[in-house]
Amino acid sequence: MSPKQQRRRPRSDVQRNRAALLEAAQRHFLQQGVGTSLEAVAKEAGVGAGTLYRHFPTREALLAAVLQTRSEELEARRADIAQIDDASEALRQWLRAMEEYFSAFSGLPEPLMAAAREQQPDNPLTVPCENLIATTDEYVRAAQGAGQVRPSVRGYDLFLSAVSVAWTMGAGATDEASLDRLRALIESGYRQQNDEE
Amino acid sequence: MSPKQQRRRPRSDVQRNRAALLEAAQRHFLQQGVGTSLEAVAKEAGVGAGTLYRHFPTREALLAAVLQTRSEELEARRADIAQIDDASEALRQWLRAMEEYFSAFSGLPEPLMAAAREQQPDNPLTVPCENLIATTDEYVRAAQGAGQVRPSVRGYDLFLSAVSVAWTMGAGATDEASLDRLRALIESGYRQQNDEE
DNA sequence: ACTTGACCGGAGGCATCCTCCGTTTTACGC
DNA sequence: GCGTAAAACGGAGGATGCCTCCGGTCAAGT
Repeated sequence: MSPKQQRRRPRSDVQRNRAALLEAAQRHFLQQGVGTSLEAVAKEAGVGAGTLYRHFPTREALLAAVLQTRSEELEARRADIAQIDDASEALRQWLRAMEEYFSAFSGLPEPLMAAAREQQPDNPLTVPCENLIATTDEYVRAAQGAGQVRPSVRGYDLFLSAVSVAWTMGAGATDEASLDRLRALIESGYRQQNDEE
Repeated sequence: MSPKQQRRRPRSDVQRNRAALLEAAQRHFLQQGVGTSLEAVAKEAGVGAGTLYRHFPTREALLAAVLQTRSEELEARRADIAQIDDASEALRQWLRAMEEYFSAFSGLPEPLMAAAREQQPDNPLTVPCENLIATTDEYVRAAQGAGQVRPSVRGYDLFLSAVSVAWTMGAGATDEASLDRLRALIESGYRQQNDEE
């Protein structure tokens, strides 16, 4: 049984091409949104279409890889937020951080929602989504424990609302004042009122 | 100057083709969403691609024409809602009616938001959107007059929230319970609390 | 250096969009 | 009815993008 599998060292051009593809893809996603032409990405990276699809079989796979960098930034912000004493304020900031993350590229909310829905692990965006929902739920529970958030609220609900707001930003290019009012609407929706129990 | 313009009677095939296109388009929008293939629509209507594009120069134009029928249903519901005494309940039902209207076809929220943003009248969806926003604002003002909705809320804000919820329904296929919680979140966000002034 | 297998590139098949123009259809005057 | 011209039709075709496939290339190990 012991396969002994003397693996060859990975070739250097593989890593080089992968890095070039990721950089080009990020540029295009930023400028053109997630629907950008993958052939244009390949051309800008200086590789053929086949190479792109070998590295990233689907658009979602490429997107997930590009988002990996940003996920780390989000994780850093999460660490900062964990220092905050006020559970309600921590939740608030976490929601804003997620919103910004979701707004990184125009059209990003679509595939994220699709990934959150279909639980199948063949979608490379599913796992990140699950993690975000779980993290949100932690913040929600903490704030509920402090009596600052209604008991009926789920982490998933606020994840949904954050994706919705991000979609509104990207699709609508709504002015900042409207967004603030929309956020205020949601926030006063989930917060526990003083006279409630 | 008087051109006298003795206009010829419009040809009969024009109206026939237009009707066939609208029916085929509605079927396809219902089944495939607003992104459906326009060539398939033309084929199903039994006309060439050129005829489709002559009648409806853009996808939005076709969409607006198909939505016209549904707009009339919405108008009928608006008339019903106008009978309701409780301003808050009227607003509530109006928001639900808009949500259902926005959920008619999968992917409909996107072009609606685009139309609401760009004020240019070359987009055939702009006028319907403006009307919906204005109507929503009337309901909001009425409910504010009765002290049931916070003064800071604008009709546009609740229009946005309705589009967002519709997008969530369409894109996410979220379960009904989550949607109810999301709606409750928004509703408790815009409602005037008893202890507020 | 040379072997070998992993890797590369881009041509090509397919789908869709949208336009252009030769052909057909229709309304109207006789 | 019938001729005529304006209006409308239709589908070929150029452009773009997706994704696959396979002959050629390149680097890791000997």
